[in-house]
Amino acid sequence: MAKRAAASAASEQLIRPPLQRRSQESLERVLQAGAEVLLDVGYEGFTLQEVSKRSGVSIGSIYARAPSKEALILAIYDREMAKVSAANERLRETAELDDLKGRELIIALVELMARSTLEHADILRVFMYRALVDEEIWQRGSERSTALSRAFEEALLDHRDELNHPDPELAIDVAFRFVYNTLVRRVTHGNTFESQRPLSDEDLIRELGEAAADYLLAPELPRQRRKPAKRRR
Amino acid sequence: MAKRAAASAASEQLIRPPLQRRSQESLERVLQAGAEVLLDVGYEGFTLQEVSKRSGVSIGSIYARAPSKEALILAIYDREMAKVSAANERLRETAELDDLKGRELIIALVELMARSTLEHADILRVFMYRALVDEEIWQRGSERSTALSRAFEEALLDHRDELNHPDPELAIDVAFRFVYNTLVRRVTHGNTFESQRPLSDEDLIRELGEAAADYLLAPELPRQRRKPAKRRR
Amino acid sequence: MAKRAAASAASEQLIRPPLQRRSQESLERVLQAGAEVLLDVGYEGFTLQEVSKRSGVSIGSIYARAPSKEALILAIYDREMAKVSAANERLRETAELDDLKGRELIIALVELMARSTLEHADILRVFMYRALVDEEIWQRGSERSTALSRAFEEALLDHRDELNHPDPELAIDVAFRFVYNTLVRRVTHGNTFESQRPLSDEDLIRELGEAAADYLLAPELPRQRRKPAKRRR
Amino acid sequence: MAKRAAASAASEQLIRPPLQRRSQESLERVLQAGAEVLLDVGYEGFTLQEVSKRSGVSIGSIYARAPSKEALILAIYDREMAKVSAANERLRETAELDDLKGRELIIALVELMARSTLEHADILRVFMYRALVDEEIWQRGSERSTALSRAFEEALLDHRDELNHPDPELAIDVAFRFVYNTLVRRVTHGNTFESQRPLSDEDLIRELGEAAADYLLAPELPRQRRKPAKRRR
DNA sequence: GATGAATGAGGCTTCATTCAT
DNA sequence: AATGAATGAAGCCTCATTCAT
Repeated sequence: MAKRAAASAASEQLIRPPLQRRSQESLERVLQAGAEVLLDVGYEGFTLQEVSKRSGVSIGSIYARAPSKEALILAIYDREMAKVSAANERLRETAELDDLKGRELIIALVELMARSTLEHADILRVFMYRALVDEEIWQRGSERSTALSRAFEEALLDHRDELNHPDPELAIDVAFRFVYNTLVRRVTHGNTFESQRPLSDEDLIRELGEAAADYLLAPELPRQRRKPAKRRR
Repeated sequence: MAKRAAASAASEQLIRPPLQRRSQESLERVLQAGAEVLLDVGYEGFTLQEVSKRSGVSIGSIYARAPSKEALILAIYDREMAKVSAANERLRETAELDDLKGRELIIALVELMARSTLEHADILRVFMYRALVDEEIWQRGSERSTALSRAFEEALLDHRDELNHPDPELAIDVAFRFVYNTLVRRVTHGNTFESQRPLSDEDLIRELGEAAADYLLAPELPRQRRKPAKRRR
Repeated sequence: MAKRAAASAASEQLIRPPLQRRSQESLERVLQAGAEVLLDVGYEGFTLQEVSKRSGVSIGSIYARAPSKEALILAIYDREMAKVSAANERLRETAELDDLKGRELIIALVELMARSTLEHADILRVFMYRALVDEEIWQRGSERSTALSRAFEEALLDHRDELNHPDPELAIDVAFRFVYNTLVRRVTHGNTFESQRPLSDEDLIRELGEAAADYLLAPELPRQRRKPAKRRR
Repeated sequence: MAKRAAASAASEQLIRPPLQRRSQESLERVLQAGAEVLLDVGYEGFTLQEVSKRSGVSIGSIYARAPSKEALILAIYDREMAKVSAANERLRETAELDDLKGRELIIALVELMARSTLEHADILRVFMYRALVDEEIWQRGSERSTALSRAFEEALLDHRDELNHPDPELAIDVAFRFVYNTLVRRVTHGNTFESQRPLSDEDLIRELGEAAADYLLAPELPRQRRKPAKRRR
């Protein structure tokens, strides 16, 4: 909710808000067509000519709303991510996490992360690519991921006593990272980039959950297995 | 080895081999300067004009060797990755993996992967970005990763009986993926993209090793925890 | 007076006269805002979008009054110059020139010219720039200057017998020109363009008056100093 | 000479120097065509398309030499002004000013200024227009004018004792200004802008000389005519 | 009558590739 | 073989003017 409001506020700085309905609609067409162009030909093929052609809105009109190509892309980003956020919101609401404990909770959390990520893989892929080069999108993407990591951490810290790791916060962070990174790499690189072994979404999600659970819930080992992490850097 | 030969063969199709020593040297200068350009300004700023200026070799001469910008970048890729491979080779040779078993082996393998990846983060980052859009580089990168995954798998399959997972090949694959993906995301996205919690390389490497070990070595659970994965997709 | 009527007549061809009071007022706002835009960002930055934004009057409404940007600028010109003319009128009325003779009169005339010019430097600067490229404004500016030159000449021809120059009309014309040109260059180029020596308005005005007087009143030289000008070109 | 060297040095920062003769020649054609475009259609009509068409050099090639349209115009400026400077140099060398004194010297100086200015009116007009808006050209123009004012002052300060003005430096400065300003306005505005009375170059030059002489050499007036200027602002 | 959305020609600039020397 | 000059398509952006509401 706070997220959507923030995105919307940012959006309003990017886009001069249209005053007439006609303009409202053409802005909508531009953002929609822009998203389609990104999906079809990727960021490299995203030109204003193409957006203009597909949306049926002249370049001048696009510029009447967005001050630059950059801003237009950000507006598309905000719009698409708002959709993703809304979908995730619904997902989260339907998830029954409250009663779960330990292993089941972890597995459910991983499943939730996976669903909400993989479901929107197509559009995420485009912006994940763009983020590597565009400071603004990097920032927005980072905020989204960070928010997710905080949610993950909070859900698990309620069950802190079940975690045997000597530094539970560290372990939760690492678990989040390896789950999250595996999921987003799947978004950007698909099934078979780093391994030729086919691996279905279902298998991956389940095993990731198991791995996170195994790691977080592993019984303390007798010998100095896990010396408390000495912080560095 | 097979890989390097392949790359080299491909390279020879990319680059018309220089006949004179002088040519040899100027080709070297071009590839070196090209790599520096990629490191300094990234792929977006990589222009032949810039490479020509930095290398002191004329554009015409560059085209006498490489039929296109694309081919030049591939040649730079091959050259840089050959350096990386050589370094990794040395790394692997100095690693004493033979005597290790179970947990210790897994941890050592993860450490080895991490060292060989993070050490060359700068140049890897450039090509990992480019791979998302360049079919050839994607292919080469995928082959390298796949080779790594096979090496990982083979090393662990020797210890198959220590793995309690009902589908050890699957588990090894998943473990490889989450370790590998976490490492390469660190290369491309650094420390703090998906979590604000600082995490040193050392902590990450150690905990990733532990996580992989916990997952792969986890005792079989009594009930139907892990039904053999039904393949899909 | 004839001039103002002419300008006004021209103006009425430029601008479709508003019928309702509301229109009257919004036209006023447009002309005012237009003048401010010219002062703030100069002719280069003068766009109808900007005028519309500042005046709060829509572009469509602006075009309902002025057939083109060109015409709008002329209308702004006429309005601003009417203000300048009115101010100059008042200035002239308060000046007591009737009793003055010779040197004192010349000095007073120069002072009058200077005051009426430098006082409105900001707006004059804009239109003097524009006149170089816009035929209509050139014409209007020329008419204003010419009227001034005639007034100057008439005032001095009443004292023709004090002028020792063999061709008094010529001398008056030249004196007017060098005074006028120096003043308008000060408007367009300020204090230090052609000389780094600081020179206050007061000093300049006084010295220009002295120079004009010295020139116009200089005693006839014995020898062939001033052969009657042979017209050429 | 110093001037030309300076202009040339500046030019070399504006223009990437061509290495081959072919390129040398096409650069020459570009600068020449650019100057002609400026003369024919003025700064407003100066587009790279037009320069490219007239010079027969592609736009890309123009950009191979000049980093921007702005820089190209400056290079044209430097080239044209170098011509003007060279011409002025020759003019000055042929002028026999050494033996002249008082009135004759002043008249000769004015004549020299006038010749060197009016002779190049066409090209000066273009850049004087542009200077009003282009900081770099303003600067260069100001330096040229200032150098002229210093030369004028120095020539006259050698005859300081003939000047009866209580503040000879001030008087020389004012005289320079009104002469210079009248001449440059003639360049930019021609014969009849501020007065309908036709006035030939010859008449103007002669009378300006007389006026300057009358002003600078005017006998001290008995009464407090010329109180030493109180500086202000 | 008023509003402001829509248009699109035209300007500047970049850069992979070709070609004359 | 080597050099670097030349090309021109294609991209972004502006803004006077027209037109639907």
